[in-house]
Amino acid sequence: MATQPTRADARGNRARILEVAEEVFGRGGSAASTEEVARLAGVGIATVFRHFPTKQILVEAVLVRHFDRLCERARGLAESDDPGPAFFGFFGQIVADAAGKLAIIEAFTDAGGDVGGKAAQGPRDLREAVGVLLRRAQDAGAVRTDAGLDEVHALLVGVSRAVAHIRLDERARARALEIVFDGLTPR
Amino acid sequence: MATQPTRADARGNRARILEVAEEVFGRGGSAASTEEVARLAGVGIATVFRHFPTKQILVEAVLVRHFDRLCERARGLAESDDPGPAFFGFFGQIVADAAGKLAIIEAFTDAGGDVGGKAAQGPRDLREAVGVLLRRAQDAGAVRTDAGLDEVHALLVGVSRAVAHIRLDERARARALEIVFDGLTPR
Amino acid sequence: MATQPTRADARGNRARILEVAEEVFGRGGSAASTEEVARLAGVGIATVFRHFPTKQILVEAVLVRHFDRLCERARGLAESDDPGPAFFGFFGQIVADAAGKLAIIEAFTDAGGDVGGKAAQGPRDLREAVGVLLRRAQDAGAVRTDAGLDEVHALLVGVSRAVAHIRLDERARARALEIVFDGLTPR
Amino acid sequence: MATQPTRADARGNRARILEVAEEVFGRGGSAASTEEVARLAGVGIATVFRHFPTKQILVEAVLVRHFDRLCERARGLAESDDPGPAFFGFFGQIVADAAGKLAIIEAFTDAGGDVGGKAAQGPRDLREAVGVLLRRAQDAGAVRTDAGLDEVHALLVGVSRAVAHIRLDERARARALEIVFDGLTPR
DNA sequence: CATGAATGAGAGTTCATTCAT
DNA sequence: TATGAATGAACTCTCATTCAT
Repeated sequence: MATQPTRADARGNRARILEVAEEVFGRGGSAASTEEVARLAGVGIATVFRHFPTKQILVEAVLVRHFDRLCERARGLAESDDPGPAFFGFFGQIVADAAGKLAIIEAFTDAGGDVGGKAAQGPRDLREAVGVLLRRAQDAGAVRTDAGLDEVHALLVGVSRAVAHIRLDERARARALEIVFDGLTPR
Repeated sequence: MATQPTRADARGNRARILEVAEEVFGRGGSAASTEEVARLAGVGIATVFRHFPTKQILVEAVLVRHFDRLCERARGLAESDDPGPAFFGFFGQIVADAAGKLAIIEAFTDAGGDVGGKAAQGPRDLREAVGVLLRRAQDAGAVRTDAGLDEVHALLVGVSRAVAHIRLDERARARALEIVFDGLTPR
Repeated sequence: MATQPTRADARGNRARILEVAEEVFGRGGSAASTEEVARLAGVGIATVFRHFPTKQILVEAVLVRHFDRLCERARGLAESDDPGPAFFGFFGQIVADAAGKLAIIEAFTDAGGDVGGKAAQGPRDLREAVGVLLRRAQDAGAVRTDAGLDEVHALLVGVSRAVAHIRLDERARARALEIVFDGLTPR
Repeated sequence: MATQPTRADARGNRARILEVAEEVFGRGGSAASTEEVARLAGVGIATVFRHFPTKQILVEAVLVRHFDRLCERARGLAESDDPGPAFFGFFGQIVADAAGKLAIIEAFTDAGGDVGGKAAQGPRDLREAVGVLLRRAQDAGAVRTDAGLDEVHALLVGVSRAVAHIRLDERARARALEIVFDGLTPR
């Protein structure tokens, strides 16, 4: 029952569609047309709808996949011996990712408002995972203790969004991060 | 034929349309329909198109107006005797505004990517105005000198966006700002 | 397109669409496409949807109109001095009408199951109107008293449907009616 | 891969498909999807199309089977010693059947208009068989002699349709039949 | 011989935009 | 000048039918 054990390349198509969808929706937002996804994926429109019976489901699937990857990474870092760098590193990585890909993906995500169902779980899981990293970093004295998860999460999303939408060169992005990181560091 | 002929004549249709459009696009994003703008403004759809021949032009006009207001405020503060508070206050105000209204406005704005033409001037002007405030605050020793306009602008947009999209209570928003402000303050 | 002066004949368009729709749905059932209605009416598809925001609403409107006409006729006959002929005449007229036009119209109607909203009122009103004619005919001794409204209504619909779907020549139709009428007459 | 391989092998796919199709089309009309037939039959969609290369062919096959059964019954009764009850009994049985199953089957059937090919033969055969029953009943004095096959057939179809579409309780259905039967009986 | 993934043609519906009043 | 009816293009989604496995 996993995904589609049926045909060999059916899974291939599914994967390709997801990948293309991430790119298309990343660029044009959820307003981008399913038809464009189909075209770029090199399949008929009906094939997209066979794998993802609804546009919303497709969008959700993209989000779920994305957040699953992020969470996985976060959970890996949760056991690090060096909680400070683990936290800041993860923060930085997410922001770096956002630069190219996230775009609208997060436009939905954060609030989780529009997309219900499974997709809403993604942000929630991520939040939780970030919470663990944050707590450990605070316990280790690497992050100021008066910083709550709410605002850290907001900053994470905000900086990612900013970076995703504004063309920011490497150095500027690094300095933006540095500012936030400094703000998060105990004096 | 309009619903409120009184206000219609009083302020002029153009102004009314702009006002309503800001609200409508602020809520539903650029996806919101032009017809809804017309309806809420109490004018016929054709009247909207007479004043703004294209939806894009209408959106741009909304943005321009919005940025003009922001710039005006920024320029007012540029002559303040207290450059530090002026800068931080402006930053905070923009973010506070964003909470309720900006929403999509920024979704277009920031990069200026999608909207060409005049609208692109809005962000640019704002950027410039912020630049002035920043430089003066730096000169006064209230902001670290290695913070460039690029990253400050990015943070401004980013935090605004985060606040606009994430339901963040008062305290969390204040703390998020505090973190960023701390990061901007020289050690 | 061809014949679109505007304004005043918006009502004209609405009427034409309804008329064409009755014919199209009468032929092909509710499965017939809205696009065909538009084409035959000589208007763009969007015009149809402007007047009838949903296909269902369009279908309902057709039904409502049709039933309104029938009811009007029935009510006119309700005051007849000759209740027997009034009842049988109305029965016969409905069946005659059905021959050419009803077709699917009744396919929805009768049960009223599928079409909700206003349309459901149509059949109900008609049923009521027929009930009045029936009672008066029974009081006058022209119709057997053990015939309930349920079965009379069923026969009315049934014979109409039969006539609508089967190519039946004049004489055969007359004889089918005669059989039913004889069955309804007290011995 | 099928859901019930047992039954599948036992009866042969063709038979299973036909059976399921009768039920599915009986419920949802010809609008019901071929895929639903496949699903309920526990076979792949392609298997359905292997046996019945076209949806229309499948529908026709269902009709043919249905009419074959009816005709068989009619022919059995044709030799009855009691032509009156034989005729009326058959009439009643068909109507009773229609209540649950026919639905759309008749929507095509009757006129034979829509479905060409073999299916058209079904109604024709049935008509003929009914003709035999009718003539014998007339010869036996149980049915008025001025009732032609055309109108009897029409009434048969009509009453069946009415009963199939209108929710009619047992008693009302019985009385509707009684009325028609009375109408068919010589005075 | 069976399977189910892939497909294209259409259906309903929406929306920015134009045109006659 | 303001209006709103009309329009076609585009989008989401469905379904009968085909093809590779």
